[in-house]
Amino acid sequence: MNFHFEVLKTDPTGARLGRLTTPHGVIDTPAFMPVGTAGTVKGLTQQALGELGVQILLGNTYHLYLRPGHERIRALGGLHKFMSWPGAILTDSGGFQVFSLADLRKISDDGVVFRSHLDGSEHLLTPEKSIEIQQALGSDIAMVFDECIEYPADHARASGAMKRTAEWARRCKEYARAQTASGQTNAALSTNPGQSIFAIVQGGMHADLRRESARQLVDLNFPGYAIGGLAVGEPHAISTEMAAIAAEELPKDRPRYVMGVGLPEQLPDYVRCGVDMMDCVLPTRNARNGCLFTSAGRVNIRNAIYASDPRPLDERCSCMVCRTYSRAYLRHLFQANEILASILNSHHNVAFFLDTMGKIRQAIALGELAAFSSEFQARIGAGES
RNA sequence: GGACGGGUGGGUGAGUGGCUAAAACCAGCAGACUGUAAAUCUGCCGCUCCUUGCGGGCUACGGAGGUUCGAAUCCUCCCCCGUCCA
Repeated sequence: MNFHFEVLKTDPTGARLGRLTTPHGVIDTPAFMPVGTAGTVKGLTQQALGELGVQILLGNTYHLYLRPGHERIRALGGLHKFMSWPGAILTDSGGFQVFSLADLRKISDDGVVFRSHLDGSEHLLTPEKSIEIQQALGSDIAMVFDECIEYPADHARASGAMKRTAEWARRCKEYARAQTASGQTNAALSTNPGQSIFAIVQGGMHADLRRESARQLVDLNFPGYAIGGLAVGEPHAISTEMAAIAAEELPKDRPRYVMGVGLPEQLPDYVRCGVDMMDCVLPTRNARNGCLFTSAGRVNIRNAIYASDPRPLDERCSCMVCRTYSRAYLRHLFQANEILASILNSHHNVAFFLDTMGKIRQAIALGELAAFSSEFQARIGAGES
C-alpha cells in the first residue's frame, strides 16, 4: 500500500470525511491519534489499542533517538516491528521539544542543540538528522523538523520561526529526496520505503503569517500538511481561527493535521475547520492523573463523592472499563496508587476520544455535524455526572 | 524494686527558652494538565469570628504544679510506653 488520501465528503461547515491509506493500513478521517511518545501509549498494550480500533498512533523522534536509539530500532527492523504494532505510525520530528524543552536547548538556523533530559548530554538535531532518525524508525508519516514557539509571541518572533520552519521543511524534503536518489538500498536508509513527510504550518497567532506559512509550504508540495504551534496557551477561539485560516490555504486533496489538540469538546471545532487528523496527550496523561473524560463532562475520579458510587464511570460509554467497573472501584484503585488505575483510566479516556471521533465521522456522513457538535458540547460543558 | 530511653497536630517524626499553630514526609481534601522531562504539578490541611486580612479570638506538644517578661523546650511530682538489671 502506498500513501493515498481521499476526501469522501465535505459538508457545508467545511468538515471532511476521508480515508487515508498508508503502508500500515487505512485510517478513517477525521482521526484521533493517541500519543505513544516512547514506543508505547502509556498504560495501554498494543493489543488493547487494536481492540479499541486505533488505526494510527504517534511516536517521537527525540525520545526514541535518545533511548533506545534509532540505530538500534533500525537494526531491529523499525518501530512497527520493534513495538509490535501493525497499524500506522506518525512520528513527530522533535519540533515540539524545541518548545517544551525550552530550558534545555539552543536554536540556530542549522538546527537545535538539546541537552538530554535523561543524562544532560548534548545532541544536535537538524532537519536532516530528524528525517534520518524517522527513516530509521520507519514511520508511515514523518514530520518535518519545525520551530514551535510559545504564546504569546510577537509578529517578529513568529515570523522568524515561521521562516525557519519553512526553510527546515525544504531541507527535510531535499534530504529525503537525495537519499532516495543516492542508489543505496532502501533498507539501509529507511525501514519503511513508503514513508511520507508532512510539512508544518507555523506563524503564531498572526493570521498573515499563518497564510504565508501555508503558502510557502504548499509551494514545496508535500503529501500532507500539519498546523502546529496551537494549543500552547491561547484562547480556544484563537486556536480554531488560526487553524481555519491555515486550512483555507492548504490543498483540498491533502490531509490536514492539527498537532497536539485537544479537549473532547474542542475536537468538533477543529473538524469544522476542515481538519482531518489530530493527536493529543490529554486522554493518557489526564488518565494517569485521575481526570476522566465522559459524555457528561470531566470526572476527577479522586473526588470523595465517588468513594461509594456503584455506577459505571460513564453510563453512555460502552468501553470495557465502563462495562465492567464501578466509580468506587476506579477511585479506590487511584487512591491506592495501583497500576491498574492508570491502565483502566487510560483505556477509558482513549476509548472516549476515539468514540467521539467516530461520532463526528458519522455525523458528517449524515450531514448532522452542526447539530451533533452543539449537543455534544452542551452536554460535556454542563459538567454534570 | 532499680537503671536508662521516650511520650509533639490523623500517622511517622523534627524542634531543646522568644523568629512555633509548630519543619519534613505520609494520609486526607480540592484544582490543574492540549505535537508527553508528567503514575506529574499546585493549593488547603487545630477550632472559630469577621469589615477575608502578611486580620481577631480560642485551644494545642502525656497530666498537674512551678521558674521566667516569655515554656513543646528549664524544674518538681504524677501517669503511661520501651529496653536492660534484679
